[in-house]
Amino acid sequence: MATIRDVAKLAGVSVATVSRVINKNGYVNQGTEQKVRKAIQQLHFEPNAVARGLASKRTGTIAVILPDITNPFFAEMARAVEDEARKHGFTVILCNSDDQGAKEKTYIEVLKKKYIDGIIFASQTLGKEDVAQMKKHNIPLVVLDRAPSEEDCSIVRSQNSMGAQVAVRHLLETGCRKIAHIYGPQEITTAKERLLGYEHAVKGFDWFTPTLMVPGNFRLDGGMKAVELLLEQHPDVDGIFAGNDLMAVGALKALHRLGIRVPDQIAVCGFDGIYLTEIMEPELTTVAQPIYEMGSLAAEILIQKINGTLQENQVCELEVSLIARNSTRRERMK
Amino acid sequence: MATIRDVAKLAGVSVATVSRVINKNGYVNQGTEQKVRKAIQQLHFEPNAVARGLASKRTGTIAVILPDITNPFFAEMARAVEDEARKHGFTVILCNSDDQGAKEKTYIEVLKKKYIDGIIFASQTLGKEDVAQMKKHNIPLVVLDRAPSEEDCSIVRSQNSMGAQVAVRHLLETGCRKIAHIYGPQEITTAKERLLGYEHAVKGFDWFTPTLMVPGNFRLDGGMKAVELLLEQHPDVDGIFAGNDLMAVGALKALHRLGIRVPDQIAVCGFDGIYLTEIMEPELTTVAQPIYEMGSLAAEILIQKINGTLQENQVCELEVSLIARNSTRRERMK
DNA sequence: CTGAAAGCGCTAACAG
DNA sequence: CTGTTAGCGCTTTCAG
Repeated sequence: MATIRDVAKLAGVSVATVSRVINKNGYVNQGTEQKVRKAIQQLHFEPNAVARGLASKRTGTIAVILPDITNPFFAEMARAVEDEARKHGFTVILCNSDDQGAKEKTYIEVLKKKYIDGIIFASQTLGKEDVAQMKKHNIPLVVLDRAPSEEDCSIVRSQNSMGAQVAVRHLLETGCRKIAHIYGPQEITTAKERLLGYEHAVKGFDWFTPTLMVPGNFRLDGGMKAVELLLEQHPDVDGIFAGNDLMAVGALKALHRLGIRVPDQIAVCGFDGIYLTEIMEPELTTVAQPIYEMGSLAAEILIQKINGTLQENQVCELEVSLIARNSTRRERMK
Repeated sequence: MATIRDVAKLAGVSVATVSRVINKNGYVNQGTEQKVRKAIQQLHFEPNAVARGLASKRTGTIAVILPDITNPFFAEMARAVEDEARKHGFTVILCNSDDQGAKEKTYIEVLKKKYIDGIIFASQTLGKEDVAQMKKHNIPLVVLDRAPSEEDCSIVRSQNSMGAQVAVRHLLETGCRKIAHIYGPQEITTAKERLLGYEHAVKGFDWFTPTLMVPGNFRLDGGMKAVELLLEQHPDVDGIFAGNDLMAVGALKALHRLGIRVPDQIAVCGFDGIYLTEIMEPELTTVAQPIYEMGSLAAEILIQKINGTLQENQVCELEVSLIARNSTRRERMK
C-alpha cells in the first residue's frame, strides 16, 4: 500500500508533482514524469480513491435508483448504465426503491453523504423539492423513463402516448373490434401517458366505453387479475393492450387458464420490449422501447454533466417501434 | 454542510466527543450527549461518509460481482443482497463480469482502491491467488453459488449433485426411459456438479450413452441449440434434464418449434427455480434453489465478517427442492 | 515547470 | 468521561 508520498520520495519529487502526473493535469517535465512513472511502477502504487474523494469531492461513483432490479425491464437498463459507467471509469451503486418515496429519500440522503457524483433516477417521479435539493447540492441527476417533462433536470424517455396509439391501431388492423386496456399505476407518468394514448385512439369508436380500461399494477399478477375482471364485464373483448409487457404476460397466462385462445379469440399487445415477450408462447407483440439505449444514454448524459462537458439539461424522447408477433397474428390474416 | 467541528463548537465540546456520540462508542455523559445531539439537529449535521472512510478504512459499501444482472437468477440474488445490505446500513456496488476473468480482476482492483468493505462473488470461480490476495488485503469475501468447496473463504451454495439426481429420479418416475442432460460450461462448478449428479443417476441404465449429455451455455439459446443437436442423435429421447432453468426454457422453446409436445413426447426439467419457470407454458418442473435466501445469507455472513462478529469461514450448503409442474406431468400419470 | 503547505472531515490513540 | 492531537492519502492554491 504505497502512498503518493512514497512515490514522491522514490522519484525525488514532491507529492504535488506525483499528483499532477497521475491526474494528467498541470505541466510536468517529460523527464520528471518518467521518473515518477517508474517509481509508481516499482512501488505498485495505486491512488487511494477514498482519499481522492475527500480531497476532490469526486468519487467516481454514480447511483441508479430503480423500483426493482428483479423486473427485467430495469435489469436491462441497469446493465446498460453499468456498462456505460465502466467505460468511463465509474462505478455504480444499485438502489431498489420499490417505488416507495420513503426509500428513495433515504437513499438520496445516504448517497449525498457518500459524495456520489450523480444519480440516475428510474423510480417513481421524485418531487420538485428533491430535484431542487439535488440541484442545490450540485449533484447531477438524470431521470429515466418515468418523468414529467417539466422537471428541471435531464430526462431520457420514450414516446409513450404515441406508442399506445400505435398499439391500438395495430390491434384494429389485425381485426379487433373491441379493444381493452390494462393500465399501470397512475402515479407513474408512463402509465398515465399510455392510458391517455389509448383513450385518444379509441374514443371515436362506438364500442368504446370507460369500463374497457381496467387497472393493473405493472406486474404479472396485475395483468392476470385485470383479465379476469375485464372478461366478467366484457366477455366479447377481442383485443387487449397492456400498459407494459409484464402485465401482457400475465394476461396471456390468465387467458390460457381460462381456455381462451390467443390470438384467435383475443389478441394481446404489450409495451416495453423486454426479452420475456420473445420467450412466451405465443410470442408477444409489443411496442418496444430501446431499453438498453435509454440506459446507456442516461449514463452518458450524466457522466458528461459530471465532467462538466455538458451544461444544459437534455430532454431526449426516444422512438418506440411496434414488434408484431404471434399474439396478434389472427387467423384471418394468414 | 456542517462539519463535526461546527457541531463541537456549537455544543461547546471537542470533536472527539461529537465523534463518540455519532458513533455510539466510548463513554459520554448523558448531559453532554444531549447538548451534542441538539447541536447536530440545529446544524442538520450529517457525518461525511468519505472522510469517515478515509479515517476508519470502512466505507459501508460492499460489492456484488455477478455474471450478468440481466439473468433473472442473478437479479434475484442481487436483490436479496441489496435488501440485506440496506438493513445493515450498507450500500451495494453492482459489477457485471460476463464471467470474464479479466473484468473480475479489474473490478477487484477498483474496489480495493475504494476501500470496499467486502465482496460477494457470484461470478466464475476466482482463482486461489485472488482469494489469497483478498485475504492479504484483509477484505472479506463470500462466494455465492459457484465455488469449489476447498477455497479458503466463506461459501454459500446448494446441493447441486443431489439436485441433479432428484431431477433424474423424478423424470424416471414420470415414465421417462431415455433421459438426456444439457450441461452448462464446465468451468462453472455448479454446472460440473450437476453433470456429475446426472451421470451418477443414469450410469446404471442400459439406455445410457455419453452422447445423451449435450453441451449448453447456461443461456436460453444454448438450450435451444442443444435440443436440436440432441434430437438429431437421439430422436427417441423422452426426457430432458437441463442444467439450469434458462436452458430448460430454451429447450421448451425449441421443442415447441419442432412441434414436439411437452410433456407428452418429451418431459423437461430445469434447475434453479427462477420465476420464469412459472410463466412458461407448460409450467416448468425445476429443482429449485432458495435463490433469495442464498443472496441474503451471503450478505449476512459478509456483514458479520466485516463487523468482526464472525471469524471462521462459513460453508453453507442449502437444500434444493423439486417443484413438479406440467412440463413433466405425463398423460399416463393423470 | 515544481514544491510547500494547507486543508478535505473524520477517527482513534493517548493523556488527563 | 473528555479534550488534544496526529494522522488517513490525496488535491490544490500559491509562490517561486
